[in-house]
Amino acid sequence: MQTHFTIDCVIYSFNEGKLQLLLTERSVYPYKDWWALPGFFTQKDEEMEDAVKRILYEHTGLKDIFMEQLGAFAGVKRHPEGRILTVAFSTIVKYEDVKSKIKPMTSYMRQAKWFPIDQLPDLAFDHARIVQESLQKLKHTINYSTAVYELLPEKFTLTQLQQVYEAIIGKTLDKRNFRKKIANAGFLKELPEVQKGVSYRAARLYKFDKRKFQKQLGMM
Amino acid sequence: MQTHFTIDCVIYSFNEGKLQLLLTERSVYPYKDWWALPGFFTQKDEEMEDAVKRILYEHTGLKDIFMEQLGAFAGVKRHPEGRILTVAFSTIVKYEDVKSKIKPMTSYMRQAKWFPIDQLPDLAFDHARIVQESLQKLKHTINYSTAVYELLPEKFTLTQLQQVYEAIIGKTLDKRNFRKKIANAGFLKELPEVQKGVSYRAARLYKFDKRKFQKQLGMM
DNA sequence: ATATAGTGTGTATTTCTTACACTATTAAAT
DNA sequence: ATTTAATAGTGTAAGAAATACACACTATAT
Repeated sequence: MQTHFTIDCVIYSFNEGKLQLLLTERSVYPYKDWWALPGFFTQKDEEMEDAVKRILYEHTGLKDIFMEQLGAFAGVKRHPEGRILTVAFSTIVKYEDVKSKIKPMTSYMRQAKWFPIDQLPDLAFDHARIVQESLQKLKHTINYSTAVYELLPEKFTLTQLQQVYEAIIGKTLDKRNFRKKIANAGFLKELPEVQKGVSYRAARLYKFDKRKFQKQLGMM
Repeated sequence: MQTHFTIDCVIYSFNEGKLQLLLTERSVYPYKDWWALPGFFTQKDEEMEDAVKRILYEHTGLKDIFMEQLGAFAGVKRHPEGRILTVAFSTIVKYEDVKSKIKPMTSYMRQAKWFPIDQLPDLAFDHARIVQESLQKLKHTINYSTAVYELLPEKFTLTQLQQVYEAIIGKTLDKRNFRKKIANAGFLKELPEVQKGVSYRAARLYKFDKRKFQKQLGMM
């Protein structure tokens, strides 16, 4: 009637034109030396939401990030200690925000590292399945959430935005149609500035207008 | 690090033109005499999927029904015994299939009863929230799942099908547009038979062609 | 000056969505 | 036999949204 209870985090980011996933290298039994999703046991009488915050913080140094629940994954045979139930959560973080904060080591993991989503190593436990389900969900919700904007810096170009979409859905999109759709949605704010330091025509910068987005969501 | 682990079931059906939810009346502390989702503790080292099957069977007499996971709901304060984590599952059953099988009583519940979704009593624990999330998900997935067809008898009329849609999304639909869309989708099989025993023009009967549905899903 | 690499834009076509009203069929009542 | 009540069944036009598609512009490096 009782079970071990862990949290696993699916943490996405975007860098070098690719969707990236944060993994940790385990330094303890079981699955010692395997890569796994950042995750750990909850503490006695700890609220699930608090556990998620704590574990996220311990792995990324990030606070106050909303994590969405993906679901529960349980298995009697997953772990020698008996049944373990893990609740997986996912979030998306800006690459620049975390890259300096990732802790290189804790007592149970040797290192944390970003992997492009299409070059993942074999994963411990049933984590490959968790990642797969999470990705599927991300593809579905991409258009109704602020997810993509979490992946970009505050000011971004339309090409960058398009790259994020393409990285997530795994298809290329027509530039003109993409821009038309974005313009139509109407929750980007065009900035007076342009890109700097590029050796070609500098692109206009935009930022995401959360208020307009919320308003439009209400209409649907 | 350990927690109590329960399963709760959101079981829908369709009767008298309304979406119905199966609830049980608790006969034990806590929330004695309250209505609650059918649910119970998992057993030691029982796989989650097995627990779901068992609990569904104990409450409805149904076997071999696929239940979809809604998510985990945890709370330290939910129960005097400390933290309880419940994983909610939902399913949809044909009303005729279960109405005779519902067990009237177990050691911890006095009775089970169907309630129209818009006339639910106050619910125990955080079950109102679970139902709310479940409903929201059902509305979203209605078009991409076989859910509605689970609510209907094998042979059904287009009007019945439309009523199910309307009951779930909570809006009325235009008859012609609805039929156009259904025809377009193309996974209904028109039967040579018509309705019987009605005192007005008998409607054509259809049945759901699972194979065609699967094929089309693959394309998206 | 020119090569490079990415930015930025318009239009025609098709597909999907929505709004809307009458005739056909059947059983029951008269 | 006729009427009534109840539901089944059907098409079209207008507007909105999605798609397919090609070329000129500009900042920089050499």
